[in-house]
Amino acid sequence: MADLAPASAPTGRRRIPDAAVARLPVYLQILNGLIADGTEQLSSDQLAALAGVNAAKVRKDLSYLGSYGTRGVGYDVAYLVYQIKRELGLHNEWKVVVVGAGNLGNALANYSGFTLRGFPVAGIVDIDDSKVGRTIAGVKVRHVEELESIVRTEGVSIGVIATPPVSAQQAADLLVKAGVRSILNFASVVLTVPDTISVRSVDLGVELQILGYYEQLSRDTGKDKREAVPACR
Amino acid sequence: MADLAPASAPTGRRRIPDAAVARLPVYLQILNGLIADGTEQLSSDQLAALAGVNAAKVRKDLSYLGSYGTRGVGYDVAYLVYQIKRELGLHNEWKVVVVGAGNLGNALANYSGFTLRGFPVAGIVDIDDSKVGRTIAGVKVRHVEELESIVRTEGVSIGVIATPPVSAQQAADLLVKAGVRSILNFASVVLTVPDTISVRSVDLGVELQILGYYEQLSRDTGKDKREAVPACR
DNA sequence: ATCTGTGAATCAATTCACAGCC
DNA sequence: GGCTGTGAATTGATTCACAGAT
Repeated sequence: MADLAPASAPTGRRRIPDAAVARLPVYLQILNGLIADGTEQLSSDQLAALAGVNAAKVRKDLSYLGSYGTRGVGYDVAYLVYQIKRELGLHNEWKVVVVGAGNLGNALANYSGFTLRGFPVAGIVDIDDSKVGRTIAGVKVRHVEELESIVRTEGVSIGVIATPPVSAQQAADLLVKAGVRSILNFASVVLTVPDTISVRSVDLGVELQILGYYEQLSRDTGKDKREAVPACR
Repeated sequence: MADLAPASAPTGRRRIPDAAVARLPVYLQILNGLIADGTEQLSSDQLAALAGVNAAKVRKDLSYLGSYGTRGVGYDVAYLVYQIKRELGLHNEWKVVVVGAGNLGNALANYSGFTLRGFPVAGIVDIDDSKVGRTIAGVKVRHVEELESIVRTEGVSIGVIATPPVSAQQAADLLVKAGVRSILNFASVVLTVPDTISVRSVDLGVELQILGYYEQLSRDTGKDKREAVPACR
């Protein structure tokens, strides 16, 4: 449990707090939009307003990347984008494979945000023969038996589970056997995987329940919600 | 900004820490599964193992609901389910309306986890006439102009945004005008809404980026990932 | 004068550890 | 003996506030 490589890890990589890591992609998204608009400089105040957080947090978060701002001026947008991408590892491409070609699998494969952000969909698999052979977003649906070969030949590192809950653990087992290193799980189930695999679960129903709680809270207390709901990390 | 109703809010409602609120639906999900299996009692250790967290956290979280366990024995599953549902406000039904009948809107409307968890889809709207009139998961797609009338007549309290990013702010404005109280946003955009509305944003691409970061981290440091990735709140 | 970068202070969440009950 | 409930201790995240750079 204790950190066995305290001061300087092998590559000298700083350890960025989890909460900050979760915000960096949001800043990145905003900065990419600004580049499209032609904005070249911005201050922590401006970025904070766009991201809906406070300026001190922005400065602290960005300081984990190094000191890339200019005092009295602000940050260079393009350079900041470069640094955030570097830190998040977005200068490599991480290929993903989607397991489950149902409604959700369909939506995910079509979702341009994956490819656009450097996570190309290298394959889609399903266990249902009637779905195999179709093309979704330019990718052929293949049988789940081919999962391992897809992962190996394409060098896929992330598996996305878009199956019904009952099949999710099976899908996870297959992904692990196939050799992926991380799993993004959209089934409403807690998965059991080896310690060497990282899992991140997003449960769309849970998000609604959380929202419902704060809705009820504000009704019961008669209070407004400003700043009340954690806007999801 | 300071909390103006410190000790006892109007209804005597305790304020549960955000982090705990986010975990309650996960416990609930697991407990519902146990009921189906016929399990009637369980300890904090067991629930902790199933949820992938530690037992002290489970006990602390559940203690916010009141003292409903039995020392030396554990918790009664059915009663715990009842208490969590009460706390989360799941004894009322919260109707939702989905804006955007594209791939994602389709998947969300079909996603049984919404209805199953007490969030029935009262309507789906789209701005594209070619999609209006279709039926998705038993609900007719209607034109976005009818949004307000749907919200009023059905008593919808939550709007789900499943549009492309460019249309998301417009969708949010329409939802606010129509009178929803909360918004669940799946477009990769930061929304601007009045303080009286709560928003929770889920960006599917961002989830991958975060996963990618920890993947890179573990490669660079050569360390394993046990406990390394925050499993999404 | 403006805006960053960061220690110090504050606030929140987690974990420990044990008294109290079954 | 086993398990909950909870203060106390700890760890982590956020915010403050200001020195330092341009």
